[in-house]
Amino acid sequence: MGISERKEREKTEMKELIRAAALKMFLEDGYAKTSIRKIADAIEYSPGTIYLYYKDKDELLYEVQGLAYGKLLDAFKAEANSDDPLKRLIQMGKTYVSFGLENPELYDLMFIIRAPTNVDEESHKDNGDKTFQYLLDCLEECINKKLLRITDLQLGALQIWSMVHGLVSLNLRCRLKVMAIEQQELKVILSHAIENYIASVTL
Amino acid sequence: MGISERKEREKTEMKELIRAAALKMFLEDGYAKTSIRKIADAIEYSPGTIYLYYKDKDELLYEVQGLAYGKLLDAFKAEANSDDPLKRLIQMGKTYVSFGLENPELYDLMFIIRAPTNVDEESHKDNGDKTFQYLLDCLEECINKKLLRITDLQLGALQIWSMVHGLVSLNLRCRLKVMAIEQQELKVILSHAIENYIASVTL
DNA sequence: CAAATGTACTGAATGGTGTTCAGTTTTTGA
DNA sequence: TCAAAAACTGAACACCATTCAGTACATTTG
Repeated sequence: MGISERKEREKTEMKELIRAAALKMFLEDGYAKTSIRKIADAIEYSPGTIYLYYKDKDELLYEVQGLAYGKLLDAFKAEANSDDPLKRLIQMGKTYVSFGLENPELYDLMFIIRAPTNVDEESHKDNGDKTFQYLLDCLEECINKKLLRITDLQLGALQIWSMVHGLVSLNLRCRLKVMAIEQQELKVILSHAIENYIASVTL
Repeated sequence: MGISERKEREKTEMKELIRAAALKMFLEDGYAKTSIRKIADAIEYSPGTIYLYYKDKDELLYEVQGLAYGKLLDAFKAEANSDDPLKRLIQMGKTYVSFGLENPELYDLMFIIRAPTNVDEESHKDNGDKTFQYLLDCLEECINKKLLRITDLQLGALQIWSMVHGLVSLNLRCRLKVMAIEQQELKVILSHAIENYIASVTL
């Protein structure tokens, strides 16, 4: 029966249409400033229709988060691919920070926005896992080859991620005003911060 | 002329009444979920009245941010006061993280919430400066006494702050799900992360 | 003291938000 | 062709920050 297959296809096409519009608007204006009404306007459907395909605005957020984690993983694969795991680790740090500063609204909904409480647990977290795994693999290789002062994989990953997330999020939220950093120096200083940190944990 | 003085006093009392109600509700329910209407209800005035004392909700945020930075500074003075600057630095890190985890809504409005664009620049940032200075002083002493691998005060402060902010904010935003950390282990792991980090930059 | 001025406050109105659901339109299958 | 099912609509609900004409009270002036 071909009809139910077409129905299925149309359903996923509609979901895709909504997701694409949402992604575009989230990127341009941010999650908070993008309303369901505006998305509906953009795709020329009524607001109610969106709720036939997504339970609520949060579900749309998860959908886009998945895409975003994938984008970050792609960036890692493209820019952090040195054979030397130590170099790769530094590349990852710089890629992460650049990604955050160049895609502020995306970074926001990936890591800063309040994660809704009605978490579906098992769904949507696949891409995030894969991206995190890329860090774990790199770090594990560094540890195995005894290149770092770090011995615990979990603890090391937590430290590295916290450092780069801290750098990006304090910047995006303008909390470094207190340090009076010139905007043009910013990327240089952040680069130094990452290199400096990795250097200090290198044996 | 005593009347204008009384007027003045009444005005500051009213501002204080509003600020106190706002602080209480921000702490309990968070900034986003606290509406001007609810604050007005709590102090038994109409919503419009609040706008006679504060330009908008953002100004109320700045007011409470100032208080919060003061609270953090107090915590530093109480818990991070060792004569050994290195010990003091570790104490500061732990105090910062505890403060964040124990006062999630407060931490949120201090460091995570989107800082409104219409920043008044010169006002309200005093308390933040003082608190940051406490870190700078400690770190400078460490550098002067050649206790650390860190040589640049700015860069070092940026690194340390980013690390602890990263730890706290990833936790508050539930982004460490991917690491599957048990809730009871959390504080221990965070403690280790801080000690580990400071140890790795210690000469 | 009475009238005029000034100040404090109100609360309805404006234009937004996410979400729901009765009702309409379109598509399907017999 | 026609009833049932599916898709879609848009007004309605309960919120939100903010504004402002109008009211009530306090103070100053004649």
